[in-house]
Amino acid sequence: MRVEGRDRKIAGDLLAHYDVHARRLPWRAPPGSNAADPYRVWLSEVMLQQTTVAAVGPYFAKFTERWPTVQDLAAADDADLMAAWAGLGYYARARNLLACARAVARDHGGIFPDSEDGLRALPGVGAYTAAAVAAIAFGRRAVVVDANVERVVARLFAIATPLPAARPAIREACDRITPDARAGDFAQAMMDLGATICTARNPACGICPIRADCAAILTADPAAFPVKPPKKTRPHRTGHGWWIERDGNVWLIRRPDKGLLGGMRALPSSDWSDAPDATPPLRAHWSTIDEPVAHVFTHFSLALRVHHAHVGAEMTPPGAGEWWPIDRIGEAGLPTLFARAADAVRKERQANARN
DNA sequence: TAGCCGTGGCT
DNA sequence: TAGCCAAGGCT
Repeated sequence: MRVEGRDRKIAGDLLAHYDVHARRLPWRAPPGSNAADPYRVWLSEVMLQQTTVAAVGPYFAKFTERWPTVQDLAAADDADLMAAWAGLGYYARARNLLACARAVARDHGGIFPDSEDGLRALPGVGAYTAAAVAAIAFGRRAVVVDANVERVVARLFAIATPLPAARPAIREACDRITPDARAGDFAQAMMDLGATICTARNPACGICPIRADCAAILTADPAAFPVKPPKKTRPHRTGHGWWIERDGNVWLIRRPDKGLLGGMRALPSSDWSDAPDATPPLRAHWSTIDEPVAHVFTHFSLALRVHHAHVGAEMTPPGAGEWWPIDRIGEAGLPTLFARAADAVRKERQANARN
C-alpha cells in the first residue's frame, strides 16, 4: 500500500514525537541503535499480551536474567518456567512460550524466523505478535494492530462501525499510514500514543502530536471511538480448596495443561460450579476458614472455601502430587488464587496460635 | 466465531 | 464499588 499525502504526514509527525518522547522500556533497544534482540522482543511481546507494562517489568527482568537466550529458555524445566510465570496470568502463554523456544532451538537453530509468516507459525505467536516482532526486531514493514492501535486508528478516521466488525477497516487504515521505513518504531510510537495520550478514557487530545489529522477530535466525544459491543455480565461461582498438611508440608497437585490455571501447581480443589462437590479428597478432621477467598477471573468471579486438615505420616492423598515445604510455599509458583488461599491458612494459623 | 483464559490498577 | 481496561491467542 502506498503511503502519501496525509497518511505520510501522520507517520512523520508521530515518529518525530516518538524520537523525543519514546518510553524507555527494558526490552527496547537504546535510542538510535538497531540492536533489538529478537529473543527479548518476542519475550516482551508475549508477556505484554493483555498485560500492563508495569506488571511485566519484574517478570521480564527475572526471565532475562535466568534465561538470557532462547536456547537457555528452551532448556528450562517445565515446572520451573511455570512457577516463574506464576502471578502473571494467562498461563497458556507460559506453556506456549516454552514450546516456542524449543521449536526455535530445534527447528531454526536457535535463530528466530525473520518473516511474519515464519513467526506466525510458532506456538503462541498470533497475527499481532508476528507483525510486532517482524517490525521491531527485524525492521520489516508489517501492519501491527493491537488494542492501542485499534483505538488510535478508529479515532484518527472516526470509524463508527462497532467492534469487531470494524477490524478489517481499521487494519486497512493502519496499513495506509504505516511507513515503509521505521515500521517498528512506528508501531511502538502508535502503542506509546495509545498508552499515554490516546487513552481509552480521558484522552489528552491537547498534547497529541497528530491531533491536526484526527477526525474524532472534531466530534463531541473523541473517546467514543472505537465503538464497543455491550459486555456480558460475569457469573459468580463457588468452589472448595483443600489444604492437606503433613509434617510441615502441604500437598500440591499440578493442574491439567488445558483449562483454567492449566499446568500450574495448585491445591486440590473442586470444580467451579453453582453446586461444587464439597467432598474432601480424604478422610480427616477438617476445619474451614471463615472467610472464603474471593477472586475474579476473566469470565466469572469465584468464592473459594478453604478447608484445612493434618494427616498422619502414613497418609498419602489420592492422585498425583507432591509434598511441598510450607515454609517455602512462596517458591511453589502458585497462581494468585491459591497463593491467597495459602495466605488465608497461614493467617488462620497465626490467629489460633495467639489464642 | 464467540467463548475461554488471570491479574491488578484505576475510576 | 463494580466495571473497565491492558502490546491476544487458541479453539
